[in-house]
Amino acid sequence: MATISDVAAHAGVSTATVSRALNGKSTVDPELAARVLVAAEELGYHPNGLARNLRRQETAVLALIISDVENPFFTAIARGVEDLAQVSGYSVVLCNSDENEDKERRYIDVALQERVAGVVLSPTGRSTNVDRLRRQGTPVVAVDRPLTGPHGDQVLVDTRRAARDATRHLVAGGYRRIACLTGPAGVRTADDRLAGYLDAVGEENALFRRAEYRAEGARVAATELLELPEPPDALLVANSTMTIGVLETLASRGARPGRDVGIVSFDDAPWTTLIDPPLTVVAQPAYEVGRVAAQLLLARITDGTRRPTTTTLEARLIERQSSRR
Amino acid sequence: MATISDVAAHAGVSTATVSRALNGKSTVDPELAARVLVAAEELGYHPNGLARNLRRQETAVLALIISDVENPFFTAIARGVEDLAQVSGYSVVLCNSDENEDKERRYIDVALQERVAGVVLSPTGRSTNVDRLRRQGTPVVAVDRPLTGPHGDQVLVDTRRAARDATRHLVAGGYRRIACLTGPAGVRTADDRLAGYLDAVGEENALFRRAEYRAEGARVAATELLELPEPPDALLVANSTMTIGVLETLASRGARPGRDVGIVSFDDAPWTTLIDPPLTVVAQPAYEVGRVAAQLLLARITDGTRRPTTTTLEARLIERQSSRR
DNA sequence: ATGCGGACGGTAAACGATTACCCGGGACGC
DNA sequence: GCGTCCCGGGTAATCGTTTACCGTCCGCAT
Repeated sequence: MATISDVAAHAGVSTATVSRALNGKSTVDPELAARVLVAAEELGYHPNGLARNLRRQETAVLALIISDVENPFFTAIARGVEDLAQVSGYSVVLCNSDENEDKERRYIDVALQERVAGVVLSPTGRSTNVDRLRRQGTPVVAVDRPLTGPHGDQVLVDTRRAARDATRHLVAGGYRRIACLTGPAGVRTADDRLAGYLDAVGEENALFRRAEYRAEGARVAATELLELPEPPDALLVANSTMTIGVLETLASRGARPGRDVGIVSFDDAPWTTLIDPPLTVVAQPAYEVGRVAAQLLLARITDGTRRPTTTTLEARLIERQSSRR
Repeated sequence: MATISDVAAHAGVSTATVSRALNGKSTVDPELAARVLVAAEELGYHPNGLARNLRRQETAVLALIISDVENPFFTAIARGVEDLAQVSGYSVVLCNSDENEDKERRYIDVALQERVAGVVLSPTGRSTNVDRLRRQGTPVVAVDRPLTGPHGDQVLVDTRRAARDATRHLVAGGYRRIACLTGPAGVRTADDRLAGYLDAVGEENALFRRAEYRAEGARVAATELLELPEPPDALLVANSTMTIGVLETLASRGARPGRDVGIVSFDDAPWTTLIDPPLTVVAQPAYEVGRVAAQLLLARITDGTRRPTTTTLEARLIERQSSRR
């Protein structure tokens, strides 16, 4: 593995000159620079990023820690972060915490140890601890879910309001007994969506179940609800992965979405228009969340003194047929 | 940002002892070790991974470069790689090359510069160049698509055979004019699936279109096919993202999958059972591909002299209703 | 009492880059 | 002709670890 001194020796100059020639920092005699370039080329020299970053005390890498790689919502965020980071010369490495606090902690450690320039994070849990990052001065932006504790930049979606509007939409559609299927307690988006639902139906009419943000959990919860003596005639489902479980359950019981059980689901997954009837959804601006988060992060990297901001983006209800009889 | 010498000073020992105590390499007086531990704790010390890796000449990080984060096939691979890597103490960072050779090259550079321990890669293009990695001795495992050029470990799926079987299944189902919708020329999986299709129908009956592995491209291509004077009565579609475009096109023209146009799609995406009729698919063992790739990579990291292997996994045709009239 | 071996822990040399500092020489002004 | 300035480029310090090497001390055997 060729090092800078190999190149220096090969070109007959000092390592300092090689570094200068390759980074174009200070002016170097064109003839020398050319020699360096061919020497580097010939040896297949690639600067050692570890050594470089150690010396420079900085890296051009952002870490993006998301809670589920298989959820289109998060991959859309990833794309947003990445697109914006690219143009500023940053690379993004994606870490999948899988809604698991252990994995999340491990990845925060990796980010810390590798001294990444900044972290975008969708906190999985109640107790996500970014103090270690903060203390080291690594900028952090939370997406989708807020961080507990003081401040820091955040990019959220007004999901409570979206849930309320979606529920009211079901009410307006003539559904009388609306239930809510949401994520685990303590996960902010799950709680907010439930709260929005409660805003709309009132505590006294509340009928809801919690489950993991997964198809499997949703299947169980949906079955439970539908086997109640007075089963719901409509469902507000808190994410598209869960909706898959719900729709499967409905199908297996011969219940038709819309006609028999009204459905509104969070997240406008690509397949939602393909099913029959097409799904009414709450579309979240995931890509935009990613872009804004990256913007904030880069801004904070260059100016650590900015005061923390919270950006809240609006979700949009897309009415299709699953919320109509 | 506390360093090892801060800890050493604080604990009243040398840096060597701190290092030894923290890594548990050599035996250290328990009393000293305890002092070190509390000192580290008090100062919030996190070892600088850059410096450590620079010195150790190794990192416990694998890079996974995939061609599309939004494609469930690749995210399933990611999960497989990650699950296996975790248990061996490796972290995985995911890079999204987005079917774009420039981005891919950039991420290969990052992997090279950061001196990751190994790379799992689904080559986007004809001209993906991993020589630079090879030359530096970084192990590489190709997944899904082979690398051109000599050897290296590979984990592939027997996708040609799967395409042939799927096409024959359509023939057996009574479809007479079967078309194939595949990816860009030069992308091996696209070419293989086309070849498998041709194996089954024969060159003389060939009817196919190529498009990007995206919904949009598939829409255009599907429209083209359906507007032919003698339109196909069945379609073999080379990936699930394209299938979304195809199904949308069908719906907009009022054609029913199965009855009017038989469909078999590659990739068993979670939503394929939800649509009406449920989709007949070629299920690829994506998670398994990821696991095997990680295994191979780790094996090669510990023993660089193993001879390169190619593992070919079988895909499985899941017959549902979209391939029946 | 002396010698020897082993265990522990400190000193300092790496790892591979960047960069502060310094030195030599040419240009220019007086 | 001499002093000054500037510019290009080399020397060596530095980033924060790990680890080879060595010295010290203690215990035990002769």
